[in-house]
Amino acid sequence: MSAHSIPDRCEHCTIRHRAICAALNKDELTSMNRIARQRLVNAGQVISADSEPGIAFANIVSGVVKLTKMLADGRQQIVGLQFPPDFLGRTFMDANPFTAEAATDVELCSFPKKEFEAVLRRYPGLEHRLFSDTLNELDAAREWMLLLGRKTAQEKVASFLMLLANRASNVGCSHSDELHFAQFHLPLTRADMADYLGLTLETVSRQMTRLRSAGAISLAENREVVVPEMDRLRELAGD
Amino acid sequence: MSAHSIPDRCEHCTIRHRAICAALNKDELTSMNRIARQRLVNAGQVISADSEPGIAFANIVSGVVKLTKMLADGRQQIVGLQFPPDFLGRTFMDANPFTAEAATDVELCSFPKKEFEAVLRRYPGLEHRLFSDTLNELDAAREWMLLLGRKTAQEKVASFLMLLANRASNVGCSHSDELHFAQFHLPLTRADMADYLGLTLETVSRQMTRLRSAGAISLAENREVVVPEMDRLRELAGD
DNA sequence: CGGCTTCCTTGATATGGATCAACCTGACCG
DNA sequence: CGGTCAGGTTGATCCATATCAAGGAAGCCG
Repeated sequence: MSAHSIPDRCEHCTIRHRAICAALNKDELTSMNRIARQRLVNAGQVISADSEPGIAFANIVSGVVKLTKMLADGRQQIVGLQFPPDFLGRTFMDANPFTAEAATDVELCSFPKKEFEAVLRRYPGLEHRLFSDTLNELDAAREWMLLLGRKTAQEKVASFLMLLANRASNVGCSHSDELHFAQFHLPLTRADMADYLGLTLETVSRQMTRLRSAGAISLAENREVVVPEMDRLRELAGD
Repeated sequence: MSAHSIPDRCEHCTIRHRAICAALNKDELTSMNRIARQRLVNAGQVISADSEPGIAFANIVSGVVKLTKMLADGRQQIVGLQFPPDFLGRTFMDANPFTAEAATDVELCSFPKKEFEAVLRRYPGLEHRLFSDTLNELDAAREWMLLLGRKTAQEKVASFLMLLANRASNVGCSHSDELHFAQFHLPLTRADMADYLGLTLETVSRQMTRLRSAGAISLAENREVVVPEMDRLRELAGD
């Protein structure tokens, strides 16, 4: 790598232009790269435990990470789902008030806590970017509060499918040529969907069946969803 | 006001040391003060409507502001409650994805959008402070997602009372000499509590009665709450 | 191959909270 | 002073979702 090109690892990175790295120039990217380390996490493994002082920050390169909270008696709620190119880690605090767990196999580009914080102090543009991302997460969390507090089971499941359908279109990893059509893979089990939607897994299953019967979706495999008419699903999602 | 003292308005401000202003030095405070304007908003009045381009940012000096979202058919959810010295307004975006409404009479110290953004660009410490506040709001939103998705009506109401009881102790506007005792005024109607907790007002009312019968709280007036044993209430709150 | 296990579906039943309805209280006002 | 209205409580009933229970399908492994 020459002094005037970007690091190899970054050059071929699939999320480079959408991750926080996009806020860095070549030199800054080079110093970020110096502290970066790839890491693979298998589905089901905990990335950072609730209230445990985290040791690292990370970009999600591939896979899905769920942020969960649990009550004393074991009731659980997913309070955030993170997809590539989202950033993991709470700046300015020792520990996250939730557990981060791999929902699928996950590929991370991680940064040791202390070193990352040093970089952050050096490049104000990076903090600005993190701030902006955090505001978007807050908006998403509030949208989800509306869903959890006021939507019916049917609307909750339809809303979740809309979320994934829109992601699929945006990312372009699926057909988006026809604006009203979508197709994607469900990255969560029925149990995880239930934990995200504040339902039981049986109710999620029943609503999936109901959406299929109504023709709003079709399921090739349990996890392969086709939405023939986005508008129809949007209507069922309640907003 | 001399060149070396802080502005009069700020000098006597009750929230100065806890609001975002605390991140400013005297000179910076002076330029913030130049663009500041006091504003009174009556209970029930809308401060900024959903998706309408906001015209101002503001510190809450007194009173309570509710952030609400509504579904097409009128179902409503409060997605955030803001108390003094919280800051109102979404930076880096034209409009908030929610309505901000005065839950009680509210006193604001407001700043015109353009001017505030100029100040923000000039003083990086201010943006850092807003970032930090936003992270705390995100944590609170996620805590509330757990409540909305997984807690029972009883636990929801008890949790809300805990929230206010803790605020009352921290602010010191009430007896905190005995750590297990609290007393405060409910700033919300039963209907607003219901919208915050994802319940109906009848259910809130019944749970309040139930908590009173159980001796977990006592009510002088409908809105005057005494918590004789914080631990008892905490237990009923479910975590 | 048989026997796990994980994920999912479907059925029967129970129940917490919603809904519908009546009424109480205090504040405000002509 | 009576009327109205906003806020709150309480009762009766209903229903959406939870809970309990059984079984199917696919993958894995001895």
